[in-house]
Amino acid sequence: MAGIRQLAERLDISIGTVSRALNNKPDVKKETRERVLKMALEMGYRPNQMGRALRRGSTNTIGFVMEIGNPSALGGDNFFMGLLDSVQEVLAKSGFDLVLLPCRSADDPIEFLQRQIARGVADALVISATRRHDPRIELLLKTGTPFLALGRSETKGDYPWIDLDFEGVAGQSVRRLAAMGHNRIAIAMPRRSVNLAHLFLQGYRSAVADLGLDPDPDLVQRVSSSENGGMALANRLMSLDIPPTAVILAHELMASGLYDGLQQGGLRPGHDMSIIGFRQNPQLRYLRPSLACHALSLQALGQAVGRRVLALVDPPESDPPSPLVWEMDYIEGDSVRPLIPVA
Amino acid sequence: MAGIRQLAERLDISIGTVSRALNNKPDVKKETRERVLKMALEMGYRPNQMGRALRRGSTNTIGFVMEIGNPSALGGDNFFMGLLDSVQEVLAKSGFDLVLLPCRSADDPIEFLQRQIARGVADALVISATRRHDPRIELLLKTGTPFLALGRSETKGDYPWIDLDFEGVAGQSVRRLAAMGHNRIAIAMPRRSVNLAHLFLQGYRSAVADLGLDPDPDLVQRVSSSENGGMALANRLMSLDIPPTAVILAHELMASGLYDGLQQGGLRPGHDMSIIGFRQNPQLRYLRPSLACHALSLQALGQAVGRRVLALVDPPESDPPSPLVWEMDYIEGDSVRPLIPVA
DNA sequence: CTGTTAGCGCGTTCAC
DNA sequence: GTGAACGCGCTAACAG
Repeated sequence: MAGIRQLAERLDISIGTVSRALNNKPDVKKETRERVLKMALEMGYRPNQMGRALRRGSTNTIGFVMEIGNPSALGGDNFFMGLLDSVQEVLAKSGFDLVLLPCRSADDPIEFLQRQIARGVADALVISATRRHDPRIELLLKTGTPFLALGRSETKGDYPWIDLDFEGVAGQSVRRLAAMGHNRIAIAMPRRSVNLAHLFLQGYRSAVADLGLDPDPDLVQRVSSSENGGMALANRLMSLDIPPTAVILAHELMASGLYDGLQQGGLRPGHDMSIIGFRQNPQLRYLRPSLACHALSLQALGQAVGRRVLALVDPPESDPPSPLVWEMDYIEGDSVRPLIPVA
Repeated sequence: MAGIRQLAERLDISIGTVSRALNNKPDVKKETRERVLKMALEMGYRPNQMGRALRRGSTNTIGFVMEIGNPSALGGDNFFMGLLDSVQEVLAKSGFDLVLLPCRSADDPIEFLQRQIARGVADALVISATRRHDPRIELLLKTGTPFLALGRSETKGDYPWIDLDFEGVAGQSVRRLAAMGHNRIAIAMPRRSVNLAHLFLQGYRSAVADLGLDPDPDLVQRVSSSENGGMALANRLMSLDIPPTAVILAHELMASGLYDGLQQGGLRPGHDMSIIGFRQNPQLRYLRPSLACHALSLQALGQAVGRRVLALVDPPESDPPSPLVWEMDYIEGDSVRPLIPVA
């Protein structure tokens, strides 16, 4: 684990030349470069990234801010794990490293971000779980930190984002269920400050209004994105004067709790209540009846995230960081049935 | 987002004095210190960690190396998420930050570690998923990088580790099932290079031998730690000439796949085959019949991890980094039944 | 082509 | 009690 100085001393040339040789600068004799590279390998030279970063002002690292300790993470949501794999793959190809910056839900996200920015640990950040109004975005814009938002926000400004098509999924789900005769369609999502909940609700409301379905506000339920939340949802829906005949979930992890809750209340998922989940999740593969949901290639999405965040720091190679709504494909499942069976 | 220089200029004192005031050095007039601290707050001063790290040789950061892209992570294992929450809590109290260093299973772990060490991103590392023979440990020992291994290894050397009691869990599970009349007890775990599999098997073999149970090698199955692995396991066990009447899992995520696989084969989990899972996992809370398993406080374990890794970099406050085997408590479940029902 | 020099931002030592 | 100067490891600008 030698430094550039030892390398130079050992080769008896100046450290400047060594630096240029290692960094593929043009003005170095081929023979010298080879000598340096050979010796570097031999001595196990690793450039000290602190010194390099201090000098160059960049770290070749992307930071991914991740909330931990929230119900869906603890419940085993594999969304980020699947995503990060291909994000990292893309970054690695450009010589960038990925670090995850775990932010406890108990911590102040602003204080946390400020620390990370100051730390200079990353050239650009990816933030997720955007809020409808998100102070983090204001901070990042103000400090000029390059970032990509994984999720939209109503916070104004010129910044790139990628988000799933929550509105589309909610709207299409309503239409699909309505076409099968459902009139009282419920919807379940997390608390309103999370922007995805807002978008999901918009898509739902808009479709419900268009189709003239029952707009009963009791059909809109706020529960946590977890198995527990699904259980709570089951109980709330069953306790309504007129329970809905279908429900759309903003997070698929609610499904297993919902199934069990319904069954404990004597209702059969799919038969007595149609259910459409959000994302197709391998973890729910064996759920019966199979959950209707929406497919999404985490790999493709991860690559898009990687490319866009690279565009923020690398020469923006004609890849304009424009907003991107990620479409999802409906996957049929036995959890959805027509309201009146057509024999 | 000002640096120390701007602070000094604004206060019209030297950089050195500002630095001393901020770092609580003795040789500074109380009044001056207060002025500095006040201004620092006002200007939103954040020390540049690159410069600081370069100068001090330490970063006040702990790196947690995490494998991503493996089946259990993608399957939604929440083990690390739950753990990290309290690790970070402990670190934060000592002013340390936590960064996660995701290592793709496709990447070379050694090359990856070398990069991270050189990067100087962390004062100490936590590595997990230790192998029976683990070259990473050799590298870390050789380079003198402080680290904590989350998991034992047979790789020799003087280093601290914390590990779950795989041997104990496997052995106790065998004894428990044997006491209920089971004689052919199967065991399922990941590939042998992962050390936990080795330990698990040792505990199993030792108990099987002690009790004079059927030592049929077909009862030892290697499958991935995922729902899929559980499904594969079900098929393999059912295809044996004499299927076992009980099975012990090295990873609880196998359980749901196993349940479904058995049911598809006409067997009832619990009735026709007793099942003991590994860790109590909230994600499996609603599994029926309820899974017998072993409880573990992720919070307590996380705190232990945090304290021990801090002891590597902070003044070791009488907390000797001795090896630690983390005990787990058996939780009864309906997935375990006596072989011959006693009416 | 190569050596020399000047910082990047900070903490620290040594004068004053 | 404070300021000035030095150096952590590295890259970039300039001189030779």
